[in-house]
Amino acid sequence: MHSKNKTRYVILGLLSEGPLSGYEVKKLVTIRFSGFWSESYGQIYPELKKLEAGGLVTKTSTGNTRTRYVYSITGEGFAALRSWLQEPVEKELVRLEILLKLYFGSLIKPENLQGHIQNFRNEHLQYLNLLGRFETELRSITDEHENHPFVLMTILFGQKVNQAYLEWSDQVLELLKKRQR
Amino acid sequence: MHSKNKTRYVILGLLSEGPLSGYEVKKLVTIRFSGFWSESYGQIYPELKKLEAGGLVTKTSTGNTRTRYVYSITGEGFAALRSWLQEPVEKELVRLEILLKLYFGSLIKPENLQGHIQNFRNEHLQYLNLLGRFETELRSITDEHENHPFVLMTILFGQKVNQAYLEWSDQVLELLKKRQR
DNA sequence: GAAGTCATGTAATTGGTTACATGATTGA
DNA sequence: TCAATCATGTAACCAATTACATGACTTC
Repeated sequence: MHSKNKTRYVILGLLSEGPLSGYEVKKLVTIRFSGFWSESYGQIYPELKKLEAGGLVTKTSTGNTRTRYVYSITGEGFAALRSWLQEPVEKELVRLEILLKLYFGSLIKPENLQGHIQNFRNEHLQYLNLLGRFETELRSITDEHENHPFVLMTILFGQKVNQAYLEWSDQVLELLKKRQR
Repeated sequence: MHSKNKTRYVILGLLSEGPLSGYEVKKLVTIRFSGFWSESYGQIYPELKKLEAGGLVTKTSTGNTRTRYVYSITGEGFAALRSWLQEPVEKELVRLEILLKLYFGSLIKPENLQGHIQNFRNEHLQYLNLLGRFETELRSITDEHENHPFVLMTILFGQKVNQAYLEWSDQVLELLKKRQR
C-alpha cells in the first residue's frame, strides 16, 4: 500500500526547479496548478518538516529580521521524486456536485437548475480565458526551460476539458429550454 | 458556513425515488454515479443513523432472518433535499495526478511518461464504452421515469469530457513522439 | 498609519477510506 | 461445499481545510 498523500511530491517537484520557501510553494501550487491541484499551509509546513527530517530536503535560514526558510532538494529527494514519477498514476476520484444536482433535477424548478448550469458555464469560461493568458505568456518565453513543453501540455488539457464543459453546458441549457415548452 | 459533506443529500436523493437499504444506496452510487461521485459504507451507515435521528428518514426492518433495514424519506427529508438542490453549487476541487506527473515530465524517461498517458487513455476509453452501454439501456426504456432526461444529461457530460480526454491523450502522445526525434 | 502582502506555524475539526468483524443466502 | 453476494456496522487511520496566532515589510 502506498501513500495517497501527494503533498511531498508536489513540494519535491517544485523544489527540483530551485530552492523555495513554504510560502512560495503554496503560491506556486495555487497559480501554476490551478485547475488540477491544490495544497494548504496545513499540509505544506508539516510536510516540509518531515521531508527535512527524512533528508529529502535541506533547510536554510535566509531571514534577516523577518523569519524565512528556504528549502533545497537533496539527492535522496530527487531519487524519491523520480521513483514516484515512474510509478503508475493512481485512479483518481472526481466529485462533481453539479452532476449530483442535475441527476435529481426533476425536484427543483427548471429556472433554478438552469441557473446552476449557467454559473458552471461562466466559471469555466473564465478559467478558459485564464488558460489562454497562461499559454500566451508561456509561448512568449524564448529562453525555454526544460519543462516548458510539459507545462504547455497541462494547459492544453485544461483547454480541451473546459471547452468540453462549455459545449456540454450549451447542450444542456438547450435541452432544458426545450423541456419547458 | 455550510457543510461540505454531501453524503446526506446523496442518500436523500436516492431515497426520493423509493425506499432503500444502506447496502442498496452504496450499490446505486457505485453504478449510477460512477465517474462523478462515490460513497463508502463508513459514510453511508453513520449518516443514515443521523438522518433517522433528525427525522429526515424513517427506518423499517424487513429482515426475516437476515438483518435488513429499509429507509424511507420523510416530508422533512424532501424539504431538506430540495433546499440543498436549490443552493448554488460549491466550487469543486479536482485533483489530477496525471497532470502533476506530466508537469514534472522532464525528470523521467519519455517512454515512461507515454505509458502513463496510454493508461489514462485506455481507462477513459473503457469508461466511454460503459457510458455508451448505459445510454443504450436508458434509451430503450419506454416507460420514462421523471428523472430520465436528467440522467441522460449526466451521461452526456461523461461522454463529452471523456471524449476530450481521449483527444488530449492522442495529441500529447503525438507531441511526445515528436520530442523523441 | 492603514492595507496588503510576506512569512511561519499549529490546533481543531471535518471528511473519507480501509480494514475488520460478523453472519445469512444463493447458485454453481 | 465453496465462492459470491447480501447485509450491517465500527474503529482506526489518513487526508485536508479552516481558523487562529503572530509579526515584519512595503506601498499608498
